[in-house]
This record gives sequence, C-alpha cells and structure tokens, in this order.
Amino acid sequence: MAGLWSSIEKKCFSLLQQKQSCISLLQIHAFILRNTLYANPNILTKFIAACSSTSFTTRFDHIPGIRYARHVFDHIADKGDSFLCNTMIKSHNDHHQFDEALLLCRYLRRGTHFMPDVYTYLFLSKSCSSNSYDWEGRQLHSVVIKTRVLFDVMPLRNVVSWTTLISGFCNDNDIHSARKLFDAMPEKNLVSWNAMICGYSQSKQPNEALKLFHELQYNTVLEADEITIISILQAIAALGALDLGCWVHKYVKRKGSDKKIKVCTSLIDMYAKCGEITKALHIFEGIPEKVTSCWNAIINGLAINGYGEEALTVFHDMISEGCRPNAVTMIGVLSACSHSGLVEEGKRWLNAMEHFGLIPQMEHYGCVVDLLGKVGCLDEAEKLIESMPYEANDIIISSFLSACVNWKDLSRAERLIKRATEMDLLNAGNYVLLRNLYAMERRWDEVKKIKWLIRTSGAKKEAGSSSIETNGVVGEFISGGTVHPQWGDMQPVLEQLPIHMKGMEEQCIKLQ
DNA sequence: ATAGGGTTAG
Repeated sequence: MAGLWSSIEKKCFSLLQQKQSCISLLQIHAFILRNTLYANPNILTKFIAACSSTSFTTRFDHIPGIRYARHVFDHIADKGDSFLCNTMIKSHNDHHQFDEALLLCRYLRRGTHFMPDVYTYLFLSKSCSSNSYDWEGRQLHSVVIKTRVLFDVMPLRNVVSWTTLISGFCNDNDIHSARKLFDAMPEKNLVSWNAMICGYSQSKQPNEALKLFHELQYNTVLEADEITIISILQAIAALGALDLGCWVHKYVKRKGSDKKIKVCTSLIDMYAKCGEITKALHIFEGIPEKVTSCWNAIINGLAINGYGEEALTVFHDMISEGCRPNAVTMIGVLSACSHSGLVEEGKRWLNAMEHFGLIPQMEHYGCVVDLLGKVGCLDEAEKLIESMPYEANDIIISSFLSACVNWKDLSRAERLIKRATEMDLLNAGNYVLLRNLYAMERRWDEVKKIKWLIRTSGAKKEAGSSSIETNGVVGEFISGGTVHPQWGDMQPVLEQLPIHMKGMEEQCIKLQ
C-alpha cells in the first residue's frame, strides 16, 4: 500500500511518526490542507492519534489535543474508514471520555457508512465497562456478546485481544465465560492473569482469586506485579483473611513495592477491613506524600471500625494540609458520621460538599438517609429521600426500611413498601424486612401474604455468610447451618478456632 | 499501521 503513496504523503507520514509538539502539529495540519492529503485516511488517522496524545497550548489558548482531534475528525467528509473511526473512538477512551466514545459510535453507525469491526467492539467493551451510567440498559452485555462473535472469526488473535475479551466478560459479571476463555488461551502473560484474578476479586469470588494467584506463583515463571497485589489485597480484605494479608505485606516489603502509594492504599484498606486499624494507621503515617486516595482509605477505614470522630479529625487534617477531597472522600466522611451517629456533622458535610466543588450523588444522600434512620429521625430521612434530586434506588429503600423496622414504625414502612413496589424496587431483602416487621407486630395474615409474595416473585435472598481463616485456609460459613463444601463438617473447624485465636494473640504480642 | 490488567463506598 505504502508503495503507492506520493513522496509528499510519505514525508507527511514520517513527520507524524515522530513525537510532535503542538505547534508542529498545527503546521502539519496546514501541510495536509495545502497538499490535499485529506483523501488519504491513513494520514488522517495518524494525525488524529498524534493530536489526541498532545495538548495545544498557544500564547492565547489552551486546547486539549483530544478536542482538536475530534474537531478535525468531525470535518472529515467520508467517515467510511473503520481504522480512522476506531482511532477516534479509542482516543476518547484514552481520555476517559467513555460516554463520548459510545455516542460517537452510535452516531457513526446511524449517520455514515462506518461498519464496526472487531477492533471497534474491543474498544467499546472498555467504554461500556467504564462509563458512568449504562444509558441503554444492558449495553455492556450486548457489546461483549458481539465482541465474542467477531473475536471468534478474527484472523489475527493475540494475547491482547484475548485479554480484552476476558476483562469484558469479567466486567459483565460473566466470570464463567471469562474463565473458559482464560483456560483456552494459547498464550498468557501477566496482564491476562491480572485480568482474571481481578475479575474474581471484584465479582465476590475472593477464594477463586486467591487460588489463581497461587497458581500464578507456582505454575508459571511470571512474577506478580503491583496490580496483582492490589487485586489480591481486595480479595483478602473481602475475606478478612488477616494471616494472608500479613504475608502479602511482607512479600510487598521484600519486593520494595511498599514504596508504591497505590499498594499502600490497598494495604490500608485491607488492614482496616480485617479490623487491624492500628496497622492501617501505621502504614498511612509512613506515606511521605499523601494523595487523596490514601486519605480516603484511612478515613473510610476508621469509619468502618467505629472511629467516627477520629475519621473526622483525619478529614480536617487532610483539608488543612491542602489536599482536595473528592466524592469518595465524602462518602467516607458521611459514613463515618453514620457509623458513629454524628447527625449534625453529617448534615453539615452533605451541605458543605459544594464548597469543595462536589455535587452530592445518590450515594451521599444514601449515607445521610442511613444516618438519620439509625438515630430515629425517620421523618427527616423520608423528607430527604423526597427532596433529593434523584429517584431513590433499592439500596436507599432497604436502608430506610430497616430503620422503620428498628423503630417499629409500621405505617411508614407500609407507605414506603407501596411506593417501592410501584417503582419495582423491592428486592428479596426488603420483603424479608417487611415480613419480620409484621411478625413483630403479630400480624400473621400479612406475614403469610409476604411469604407468598417472596415465593411467587421469584426473589431470592442470598444467605448471610461469614468466613474464617485457619492455617492460611479460608472457609465459609453460611447462615442456617449449611457449611461450605470444602469444610465437609463444621466440627473440626470449630475445634481449631481457639488455636487460631491463640496464634493471632501471639502474633499481636510479637508485633508490639 | 488500531488492542489488554489496578485502589477508595453503600
């Protein structure tokens, strides 16, 4: 193909292949216009990719490169070239403009001759996984399925395309399909392993994540990196497997990764979720340059361990050190207030969010509804639900409903249930709460009615479960007496419990 | 001459 290019086209292409400053990119743009190189889609593609990875700062103006790239793209008459369109879609992804990527693709399909190919779908899998809201229902699901279809007939599949598809399936919560692909891959690298391990961690299968991590270490020559560690710490935190967590901490120290702030943030989170707030604080204090995320981790860590006041103190430190809070910080702050019943502080910080340039999201209102419900201000909680600029979701409904149950406010609960039913927001947990409430009031007819509703609606409540770690093995207990199959009988585990606790005690003494 | 993996919440 390149052999047919004119010498001017070749010159332009080789200029674009070097990393260009913004001024020279503007010059190249002028060059393209002057020499009517617009007809060559490969040059345009290269130009757009180059713009997208630069930013245009002149004496008068500052234009992000992606905006310039999109501007140029929008003025291209013939958008039939999929390589060109894919590059524009990917550029939006690279700038975290996932909604833009999706909207562009939709526009191109409706208004041009653009035919999406397997690359388009691989990019879109990423856009759909990361965009802020799923504005077409199960969009990710259909994109991943379509990607799979095109992937199966793709002539040149390599480790990158396999891995993209695996993480697409993970994000779509189809871990089973992801694993089947993973096992079928002709060649795996660390990124593929990380994608799969992370998939397990995030879809609440922490034991599988740990198993795979173990396999990575013993069956391959690959060495875990920071991303592996972060994923594995997530799994450990979910299990509360402190022994394993300590082991990972030592491993990280040995590798020198404990200097990496993201690893530290994950360690703080893991220790806090395992109830070891002292260790979490120790790591936090050792971080020389604290960024927002590590403040967030410790604030939330203190909050979930019941140290609400301390969490607020740390939040004040954060502000006085000039670190800007973000939306996640505020969830930590508000949940700290909720965990410790700090009503006035909670309301104040919700209202003060705009001083930090933050718009309260549903989750922030959720924390305050939770807080008001916990302390029995049901009226105020209900008013907040009604006045907030979002429709309540099922999580807020559950939280408020359980507050009604706690404070035995049956009529309020019924009113809420009615509304939630109309909005199709009743999950099985909500039915169970209501059933318990009726049972408490000895209204057996209603109890029967709810039981019938639960049966017929097909709603399933996941059984509550807890896990325990002995000798580095994690077992799971499911409420109602069934035991995780790997344990067979619960008895031997219970017998080990005192030994396990003794071991922990000794460990604590050693560390002090 | 297009491609992949990560933290913080309820």
